Amino acid sequence: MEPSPTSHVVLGMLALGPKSGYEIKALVDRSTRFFWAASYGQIYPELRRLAAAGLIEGADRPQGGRKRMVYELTPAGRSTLRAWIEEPPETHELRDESLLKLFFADSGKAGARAALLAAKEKYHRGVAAQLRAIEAEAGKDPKRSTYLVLRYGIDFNDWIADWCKRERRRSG
Amino acid sequence: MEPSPTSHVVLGMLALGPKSGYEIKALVDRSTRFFWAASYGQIYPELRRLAAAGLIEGADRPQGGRKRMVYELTPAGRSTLRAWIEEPPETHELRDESLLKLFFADSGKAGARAALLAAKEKYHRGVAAQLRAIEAEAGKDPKRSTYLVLRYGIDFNDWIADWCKRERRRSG
DNA sequence: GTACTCATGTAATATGTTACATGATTAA
DNA sequence: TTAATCATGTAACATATTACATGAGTAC
Repeated sequence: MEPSPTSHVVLGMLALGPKSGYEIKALVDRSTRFFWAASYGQIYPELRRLAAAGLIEGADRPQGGRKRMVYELTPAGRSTLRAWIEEPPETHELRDESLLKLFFADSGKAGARAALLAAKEKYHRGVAAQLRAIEAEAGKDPKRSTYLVLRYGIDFNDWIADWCKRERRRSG
Repeated sequence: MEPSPTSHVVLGMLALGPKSGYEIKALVDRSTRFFWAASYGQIYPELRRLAAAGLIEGADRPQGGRKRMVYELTPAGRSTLRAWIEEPPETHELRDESLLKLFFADSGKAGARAALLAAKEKYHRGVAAQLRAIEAEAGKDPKRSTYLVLRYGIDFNDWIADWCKRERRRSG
């Protein structure tokens, strides 16, 4: 079983502590979602595959009469995660549809470029605000890599919004 | 036929002038690839679909004895492209595996974070250099949106590399 | 009693990558 | 003559989204 990026998201989340599929999804949605999303349709089948491969182990942990499966890393899972983190040749894949539109903006009507820059600026301001809210709620923890990436998200989105503003002024 | 982002890549490239599938792929590889890639396995079937939908038209333009199909936009294709560019609700999807690794770096060994920051810095310096080479070759054309996005790519990759350097110094 | 959250899962569909197959032209 | 480039395409596989289905617990 070749682990995919999604495998590593699940493994990584479980390295932060035992979790149910539902909890993993909730955590993804307020953290890695901004640069790597995962849906239920990926998470639940992935949990089964990882369990079958011996990288995680599940146990019934019902809450009241509500059934619930909580998974945790096995030693094999932990070393698979570590190996992935330490692997040098990684794929830096990037996708941003707003840049695609901007790239082709000259094929749109007169104000298209300015409108796209304005929309992108607004969007990234919004994401930065969301991330700041998460930061305020979760607290600053400069030692943690998770916080480092949160900080990256804030700085990154601020920078993009500022860039859009600057270019909008410059070129209209 | 619902157009996908890939449809729009093809449509957008043809808006810059008639092209063969091979030429579209070559152009994508030195432009949108940095934020939106497309493979032959997408481009050729997509050309057929777009032609069937009446958004583009193909014509035989062999070079010597080498067969070759050149496509161009129909009026319907042009307006589909315009509509997409002007649509306000766009998906700002982003994926960056290097951030995923960084996010989980505390689950790796001691120097993992610094190593990941260094690798990311190096990677983005490299992309910035590649983009500057494209800029030098293609020339600066501040009026074109394609150039604006190239400029964005350079600034963006420089910024990320600088951010990594700064954080590497700060936190080790 | 109704809406929301917790919780798990699947099926259909869409999308994308990789490897392979083929063959002509061009430059060294 | 050999390698690179131009050129088109498909099949197998991998990945991901969306919608649907189910049902218990909790807060109003």
